[in-house]
Amino acid sequence: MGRTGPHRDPELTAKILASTHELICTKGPRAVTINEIAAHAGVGKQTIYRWWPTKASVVIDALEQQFASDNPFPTTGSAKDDLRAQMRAVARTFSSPTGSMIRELVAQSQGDPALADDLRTRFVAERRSGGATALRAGIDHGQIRADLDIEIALDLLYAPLWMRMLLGHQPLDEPSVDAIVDQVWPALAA
Amino acid sequence: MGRTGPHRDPELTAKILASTHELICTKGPRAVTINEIAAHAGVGKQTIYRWWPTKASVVIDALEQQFASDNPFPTTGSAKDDLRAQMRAVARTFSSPTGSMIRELVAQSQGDPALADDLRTRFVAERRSGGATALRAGIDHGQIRADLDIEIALDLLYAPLWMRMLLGHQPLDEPSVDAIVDQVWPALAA
Amino acid sequence: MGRTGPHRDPELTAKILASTHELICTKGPRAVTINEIAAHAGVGKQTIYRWWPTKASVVIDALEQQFASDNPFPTTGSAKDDLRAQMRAVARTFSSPTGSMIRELVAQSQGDPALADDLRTRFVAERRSGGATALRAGIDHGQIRADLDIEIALDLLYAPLWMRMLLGHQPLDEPSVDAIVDQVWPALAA
Amino acid sequence: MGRTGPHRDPELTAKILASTHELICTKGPRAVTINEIAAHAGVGKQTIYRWWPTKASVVIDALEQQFASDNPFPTTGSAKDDLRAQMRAVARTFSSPTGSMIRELVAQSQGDPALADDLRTRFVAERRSGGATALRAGIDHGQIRADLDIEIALDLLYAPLWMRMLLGHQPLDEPSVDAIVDQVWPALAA
DNA sequence: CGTTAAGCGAGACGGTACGTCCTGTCTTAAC
DNA sequence: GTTAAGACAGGACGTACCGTCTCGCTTAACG
Repeated sequence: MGRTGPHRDPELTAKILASTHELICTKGPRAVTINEIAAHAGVGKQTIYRWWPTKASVVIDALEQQFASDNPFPTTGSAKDDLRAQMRAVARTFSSPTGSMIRELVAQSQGDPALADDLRTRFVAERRSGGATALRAGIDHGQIRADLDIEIALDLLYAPLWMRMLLGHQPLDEPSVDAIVDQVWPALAA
Repeated sequence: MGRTGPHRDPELTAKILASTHELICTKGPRAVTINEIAAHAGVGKQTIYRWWPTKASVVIDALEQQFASDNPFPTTGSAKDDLRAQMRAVARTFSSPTGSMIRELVAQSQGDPALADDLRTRFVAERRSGGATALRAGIDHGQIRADLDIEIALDLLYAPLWMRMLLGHQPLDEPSVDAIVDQVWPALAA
Repeated sequence: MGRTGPHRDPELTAKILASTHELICTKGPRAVTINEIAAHAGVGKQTIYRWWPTKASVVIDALEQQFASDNPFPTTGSAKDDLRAQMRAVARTFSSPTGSMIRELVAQSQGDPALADDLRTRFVAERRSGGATALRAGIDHGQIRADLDIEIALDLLYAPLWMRMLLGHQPLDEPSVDAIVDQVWPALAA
Repeated sequence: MGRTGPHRDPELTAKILASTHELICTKGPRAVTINEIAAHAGVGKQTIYRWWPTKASVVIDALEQQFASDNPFPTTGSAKDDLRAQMRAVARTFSSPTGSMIRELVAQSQGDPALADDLRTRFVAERRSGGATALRAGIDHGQIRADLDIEIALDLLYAPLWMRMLLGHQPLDEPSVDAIVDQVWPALAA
C-alpha cells in the first residue's frame, strides 16, 4: 500500500518557517496571521494546515529551527562562569527577534494546553537540561552545595530572565544578568 | 468651566467589572467576548467602549479590583515569614481563576505595548512595592543584608511563581513556595 | 404627528429648523443625524425630542418653513400659462437644496406610515390644491374640458416632476417642463 | 492566465437573493438586516459582502430577479391596449410585496448616487425600454402621433404609478390605471 | 510510459468577534 | 425650571481572521 504522488516538499517547509520568522520579527507577534504567512511564503493556506494543526505549531517549529543554532552550552570547569555565560546567551536571545517568537508562543500557550505541553517538552525542558547538567557538575566539583534542589535553582536563575522578557519590568542586558548571578550565588555555593 | 451633563456611572463600572470577572472564571478567559460581558452586565456595548479602549483593559481593571481584596501584606516582624506568607498568597491567587485572568493579560500584552505598560504600572509594580517594603524592613531590622539589590531580590522571589503560572513546568503549591524561600534565603540573609 | 402644542422658545425652533436645512443642503440628506443637528444648533438633543417625535418630523417642519416663501401660485387668466409657471417653480425647487429635503422625506416615509401621512397632508395636498384651483378656473373659462378628472390631471402634470427628482432618469429644467406641458395639453384642453 | 481556485457559487447567489426577497416580503423592507439575510440563507456575512458592496445592491439584484419573471410585454396590435395591459401589470407589482422592495430602493437611492445609478440603469431603464417599443410600434401603425416625445410620453404614463406607489396620495388599482390611460390618450393619439 | 493519487496555489466558504455608529430615552449640573 | 451636554440600552453595520473546502494544475511513484 505504498502511496503514490508527491510527498511533503522540504523546500516549502523551509519557506513557510522562514516567512513565519521574518514576519514575526518584522511586524510583531500579534499582527501576524496565517493568511499573511501563506501569502508571504507564496503558498496556499491549505499547505500550512496540511502539515501543522495550528498557527502556534508553525511558530514553535520556526522557533526550534532558529534556536538550534544558538547556545552551545559552555564548559570551562567553573560552574558559575558556565552558568553566567549560558544565561547571557539566553538573555541575548530573549532580547532578539527570536524572543518575540518565544513571547508569542507563551502567549498562545495560555489557554491551549496542547501547545503549552509542546512548549514545555520541546523548548523549556531542553534549555533546563543544560543548566541542570552544569549544576550537577558544580556539585561534583564541590563548587555548589550538595543538598541543592536543582529545579528550584534553575528557577532562581532563569525565571527572572523569563519574567523580564514577558513583563519588561526590568532590563535584560548583560550587566543585569551578571548582577542576578552574583546576588543569587550565595544560595547555590557550597 | 466645569462639565455639565451626566458623568460616568460608578454602579455600571462595578457591574461591568463584576460580570467580566464572573464570566472569565466561568468560561475561561479566552471564551469571553465583549458582547457577552455587555449582555451579562445588562449594558450596551458602547458603554464599555466609552470607558475602556479594548477588552484587555476591562480585564485588567477587573483583575485589579479582584486582587485588591486579597493579599494585605502581613507584618509580623520576621521578614522571612512575611515574605513567605505573601508568596503563599500570590501562589494561591496564581492558581485560582483570577490567575487565569492574569495569564490572559500577560498573553495579550505580548505585542500590545500599551497594555503591557498598563499591566506593569497598575498591577506588577503594585505587587512589587509590597515586597520591596518588606525587604527594606528586613534590612532595617538586620535580618537581610544591607547591600541587597531589591529589584533583583524581588525577581528571585516572585519570578519563579510567575514562570510556574505561565509555563506550568513546576508545581505552584504551598510546599513549593516554602522550598523556594528556604533555598533562596542564604542569598538574602544578613 | 409634528408639533404638539406651542413651542416655548420660538427662537430655538428657528435655530433647529435652520440648522436642519443647512446641514441637509451641505452634507446631503443621508449624512445628517440628530446629534449633528443638535450640535450645530447649539441645542441639547432632548430639546429636539421634546417637540418632535422623530428626525423626519423635524425635516418636514424645516421643509414647510422653507417652502412657504416660494411658489405663490400665479393667476394670469390663462390656465396653461399659470400651470406652466407653477410647474417651472416646482421644478426649480425640486432641483434646489430644498429638493434634497423633500427627497429625504419621501425616503423616510417609505416604511413610516405616520410620516407618509404627514407628508401627504401637509405638503403634497397643499401643492395640489393650488393646481386643482387653476384647473377648475380653466374649466370655468372654457380653456379646459369639463369632464376632466382633476386628480388624474394633476398626476399627469406633476408626477413626471416628482419622478425625475426621485429617480433622475430625465432632466428637470425649464425646457423639459415646457415640453411636458405642451405634450400633455391635448389631453386637458377643451 | 486563467484563474484557478473556486469561483462565485451561483447556487449561493440564488439562495441569498431568494432569502432577501422572502424576508423583505415577510417582515417589510426596513426590518431586514444583512445578518438576517445571511442567517436565513445559511451563509456567512462575508459571502454577501464579497459580492455586493451594500445591502441595497443585494436588494436591487433580488428585485431584478423577481421582476424579470413578470411583465412580458404584450403585443396585440393595439398600442393603447398593450400599454394599458402593461401598466396594469406594473400597478399590480407596485402594490405587491415586490413594490415594497422598489420603494425601499428608491428610498435608499436618495443620497446614494451609486445606488441611484444602479437603479436607473438596471431597473428603470429596463422597464421603460418596453414601453418605448410599444409607443414606437403605435407610431408605425398610425395609432400614435408621429411627433411624440417618447421619454415624456413614458413619464406621462408611468410617473403617476410611481408617484402613487411612493406617496400613496391616490389609489393604484386597475380602474385607476384605466382612467389614467383614457385621460392621457388624447395627448398621444394620432 | 501511462495512470493515478497526492501535493500544490488560489481563494471562496460558514462562522465568530470586533469596534463604530446612530437612535431615542434618561440623567446631571449650570444658568 | 429650563437648558446644554452627554451617558445610557440596544442593535445594525462592515471588517478581519479563522480553519475548512473546492477548483484545476502539476508531479512522482506504481504498474
